[in-house]
Amino acid sequence: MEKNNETLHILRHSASHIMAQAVQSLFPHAKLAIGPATDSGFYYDFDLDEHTFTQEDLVKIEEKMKEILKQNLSFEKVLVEDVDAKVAEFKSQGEIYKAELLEEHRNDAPTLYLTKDKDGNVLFNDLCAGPHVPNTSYIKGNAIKLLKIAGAYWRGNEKNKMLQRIYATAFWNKEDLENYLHLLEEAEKRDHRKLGTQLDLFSVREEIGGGLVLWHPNLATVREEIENYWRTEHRKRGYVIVNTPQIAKSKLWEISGHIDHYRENMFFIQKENEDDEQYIVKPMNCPFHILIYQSNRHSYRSLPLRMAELGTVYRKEKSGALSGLTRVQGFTQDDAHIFCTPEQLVDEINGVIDFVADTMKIFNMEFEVELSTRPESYVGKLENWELAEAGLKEAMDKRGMQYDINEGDGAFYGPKIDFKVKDALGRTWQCATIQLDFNLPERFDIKYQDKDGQLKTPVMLHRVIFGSMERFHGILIEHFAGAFPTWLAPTQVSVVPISNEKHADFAEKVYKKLRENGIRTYLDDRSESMNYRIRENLQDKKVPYVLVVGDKEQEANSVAIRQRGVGQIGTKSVDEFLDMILEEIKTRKC
RNA sequence: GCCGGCAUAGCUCAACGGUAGAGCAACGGUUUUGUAAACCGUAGGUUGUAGGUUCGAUUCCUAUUGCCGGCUCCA
Repeated sequence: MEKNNETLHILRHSASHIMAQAVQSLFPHAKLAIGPATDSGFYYDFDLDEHTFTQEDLVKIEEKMKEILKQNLSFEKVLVEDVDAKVAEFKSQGEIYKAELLEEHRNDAPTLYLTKDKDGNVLFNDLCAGPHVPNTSYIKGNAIKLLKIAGAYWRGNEKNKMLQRIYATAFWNKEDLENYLHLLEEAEKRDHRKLGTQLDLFSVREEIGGGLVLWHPNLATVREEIENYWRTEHRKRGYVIVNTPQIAKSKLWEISGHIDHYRENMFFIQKENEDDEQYIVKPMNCPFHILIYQSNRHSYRSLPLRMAELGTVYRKEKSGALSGLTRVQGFTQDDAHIFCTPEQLVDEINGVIDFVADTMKIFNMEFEVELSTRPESYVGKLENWELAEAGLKEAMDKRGMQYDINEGDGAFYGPKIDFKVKDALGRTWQCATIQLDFNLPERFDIKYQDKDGQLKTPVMLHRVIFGSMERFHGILIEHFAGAFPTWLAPTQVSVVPISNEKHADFAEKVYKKLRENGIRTYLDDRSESMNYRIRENLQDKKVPYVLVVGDKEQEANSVAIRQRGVGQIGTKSVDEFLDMILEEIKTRKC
């Protein structure tokens, strides 16, 4: 068997059997659920009534695994010939999860994998489709690692029992494992929550509530630049920009259907008196945009209408779901709704895909694309769905875009394209999305007058580029490991006079000149050593440039430039440096 | 919401039944520096919150809030 990346998941799956065997030998009452390989390792779910796994258990289990591996066991596949008998056997052993799985797969020629020793004794068996490595010599004791314990519902359904999951990983050799563990460490250092504190970017306070973010000046600066980019690009691409309220009467959300379909995610405003009107904090911007559309008559000539807003919405989340900037309860969507005729749809979708691709390119970000199609229960006409799905596919195919299709995974009101960006820890987050909506135009009964004079219902498209400003900034922080490119950096230049006494005036002059030209500059004339100030600005604050000025610079009206992550890059006149950095900012160099 | 873990100074962590300690940051002073951490000093905490056990609780127990790892959900 070849040892390559394609077969790595086979190794991991086999390792999960060894882990299950180790757990059952240490905890004989452990019932087995499922134990698949994942992208980065494997896990196994167990049901132990009387015991919860501890960190120490993980060490013991790992040791046990190594012991088992030393026995040089082989994996052997056997067909389950008498399913009923085997189900009964599983049940008698208390293996209720395996019994359930086997019954379900009774017509799929179910197989068992036996783990055997040299003499042919079966030490462990597991219901499993395979495949596996031939024997345990492929699994190296020093290339496996148990990572963490987590709760997981049986079959991922919260109505089912909570099982205990052990996450682990395995590689072909020790070096690969060590590289991976190192990668995890590096990823942890990039964690936007860690950098958020370190670089004074944002905070979330218990007094305010979970998932409600305070943007500190540093991150607010980054956001300002992002928003400037966003507005300029929208104007260029023919959008109009609007603003809408934070709250609305419940009546609006009845018409939109949110009260029926989105209730558990909405914040209701407490009424003082029984007779007071019920107001609700907006979880989405679309109803407002539709009302703006409705405030005028529209004809086919005035479409498409592209309406954008940086709209702040609030969505109630389950308490365990919040995390940093990526999962919050209050967030600003860079939202837009495009109202168009069916004929315009493909062009409009194309325009949005262009927008997303161009934007991600600016940040050097990789993304994956998924198309979700019509679910079983849906609203709208079948022909419209087919037109829309074909339009989405056509638009992506034309540009040779790779995408996965999630059949039947669209919303009840329309198909969608999701763009997913990976964070430092390899988790993917949805940022941009394009979503067709056959529901709201009907509910609000919006129309346009077509060439033939008839009033027709326009096609409506929801779309975001960044998704939410909060999440996107979280991803940005990790993407750049906190070292923002110059155009985004909260502080772009620090000026460090060698002697605060001798060079104070000149340093001040350089500082003012840069500031007057719109460069975010900090004059670091603290009574600290020059080395300390250089180090702190470049390494701790991650300022892109430090300008050191002393006698020589003062005399020549120049600055000695040190670039973050690079080192000294020479001396330039103040004007030359200014031109250089202005160009770098203008081109948004990453 | 569920399972498990955690909560000590602005930050990172220590002490774990007997009057809470360090480094960094802050503040004061000395130093005025030629390219990624100068020196000395000062101050800073009802140990997340509320109960309980105890002669005594940061330490043990209960509840609660928040955070972390997941499940579920999702921008």
